[in-house]
Amino acid sequence: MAEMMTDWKRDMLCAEVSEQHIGQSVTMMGWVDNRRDFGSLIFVDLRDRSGLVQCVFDQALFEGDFQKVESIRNEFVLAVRGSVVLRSEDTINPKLTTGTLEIKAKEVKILSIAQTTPFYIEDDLHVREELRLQYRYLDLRRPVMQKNFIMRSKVAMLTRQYLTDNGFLEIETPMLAKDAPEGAREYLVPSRVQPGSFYALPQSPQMFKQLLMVSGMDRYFQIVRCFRDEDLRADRQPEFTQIDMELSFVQTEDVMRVNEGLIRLIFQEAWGVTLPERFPRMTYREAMDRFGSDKPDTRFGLELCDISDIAADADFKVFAQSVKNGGSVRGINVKGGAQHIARRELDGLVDFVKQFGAKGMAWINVRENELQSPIVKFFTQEQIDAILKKMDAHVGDILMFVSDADENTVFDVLGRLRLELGERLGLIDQDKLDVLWITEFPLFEYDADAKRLNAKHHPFTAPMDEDIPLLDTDPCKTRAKAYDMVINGMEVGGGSCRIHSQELQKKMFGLLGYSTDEAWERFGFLLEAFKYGVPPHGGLAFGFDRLTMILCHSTSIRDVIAFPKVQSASCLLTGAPAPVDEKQLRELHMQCTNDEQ
RNA sequence: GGCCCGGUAGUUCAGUUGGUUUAGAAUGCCAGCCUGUCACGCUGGAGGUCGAGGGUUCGAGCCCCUUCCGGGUCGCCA
Repeated sequence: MAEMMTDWKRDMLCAEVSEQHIGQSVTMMGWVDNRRDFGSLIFVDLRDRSGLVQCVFDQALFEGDFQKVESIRNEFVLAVRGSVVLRSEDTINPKLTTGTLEIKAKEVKILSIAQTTPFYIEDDLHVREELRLQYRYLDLRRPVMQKNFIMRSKVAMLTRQYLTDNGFLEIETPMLAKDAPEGAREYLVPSRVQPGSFYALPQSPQMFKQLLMVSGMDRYFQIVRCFRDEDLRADRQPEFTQIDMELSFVQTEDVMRVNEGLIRLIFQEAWGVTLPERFPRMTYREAMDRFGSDKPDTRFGLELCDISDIAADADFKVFAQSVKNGGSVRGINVKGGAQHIARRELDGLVDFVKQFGAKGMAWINVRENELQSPIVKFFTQEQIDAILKKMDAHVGDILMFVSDADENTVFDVLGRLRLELGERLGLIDQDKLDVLWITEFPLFEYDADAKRLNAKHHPFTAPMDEDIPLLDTDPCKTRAKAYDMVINGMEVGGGSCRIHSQELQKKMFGLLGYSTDEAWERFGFLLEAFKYGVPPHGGLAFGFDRLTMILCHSTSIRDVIAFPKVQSASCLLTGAPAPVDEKQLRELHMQCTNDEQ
């Protein structure tokens, strides 16, 4: 039977007790982390989010029915009243921050009893994640999870503080929004009062924040939930949180500067790490050339090398054709790779690259007096020498090559191969923190299936001033005023300066293949707003969950979201999504589709 | 939608070419004893639709098929 707290008040959190409290009578409340029963002497470790403190129940000193103490089990919720005492030298527990002290209990209230939990509440947990998520409230009792959410809260607090100090207003935007069929699939919400019409849950508050700039709010931010109805990944959930912001009368530089300040503050306060005043920059082009990725992990080498010029003239048709058809041949020199990569593994890597669209992978094993390779016979000695020289190859190295008529395939494949090799060979220094900007993204990307241009970022992204003429001549070459922040190979944020000229926006829609009517249909309210005086503006959004993952050293986004969804986009704790009854459907003018299978 | 991995006491796992009584171990749980433990200890006990369904077989935790659930990943995610 649960007891009432009555007039008892908690004096402090468990791990807040310190030597200054010695001799005081205190009331502590929390969960039983563990108990050790010696008959007439019982130890109870009391836990809350601050940590543990040991309570001693000595039958000789306890003022009450000792049977109650004997009935205490793990995860009971207790209120313990007693005095803080110093432990004797030989009973100090160095593992606890409160290990020099203990509470000599005189009274106890069992505020709540608890069944045996399905798993232990401990950090070093080896239990199916399914079970953890089904009993998420127990999982969240684990100290490591509590630390994650303390971190998450801290980052949110720092963000609010910093952005507020820098002139930003926190403004909420609608969750029930108009659909914007660009980009990710959206969650739809049926309208009851307008049969057949739907709201969409926003993938981002993009258009609203631009409208706020038109409104003269000058600087806006929001820590905001966003929704995407796409398949889940280790770092992707259907609902996730962004630190979203937009600024008026700014250029790329200004947006970067503000956010360098924010990230600096966060890492300073969260980790005690001082990041540089300005973060390194790398253009998209350089990132692709060197790392084959627009979110390069620069903590290790294995950079890409372009040998198209040499391969173009070689007898090796695969390479020569790729170059002739507008693609390229590039390679990675795995320094000392022969020591770590057996022939069998090379074959495995060939399979690895094929799953990302490569037709194959060529390699050269540089041996003492020979080159072991299936392809060297197609090259002249001069060509081989040129390749070895360009790739700085020495004995013990393994060179790996990928070619394709589509240069993006070469980059993508080698970029992924590089990461795979970096991981397999243990080249990634886990203590390193590489924060950088990727800039000058292409404005468009070509959609080969639909045979049209897509906006790489979104259709309101401004082209770089000097590239505007390219819109008429060679739009694919146009670079955008877009920028991403990358930390240790993870894209944590991205943004752009927006188009504020109606003429330019019209041209943009034209290139994207929207007729004026279509553009008006989709984005009319924004275009209308832009007629009434729009400041030059730009912004950025951070993936709040991903940033928190990095700060918590977590590899799963689920470890930084309190109630995450599993791969099937369902919640194992609540059972969402679930069928609803017919009455609800009727009110929403929706048919029940039992026949569908 | 594709590929890969997993599902056996509450939990984590073992379970040999398909064949040994009642499917084991550790831990947790329950009971008893214990005044200095902090992975407390000692003694005893309970605890299993082997994810589900079907098939092969004299015999299935193990082999085959289907299916459900979870994880990773490709596609997808402007």
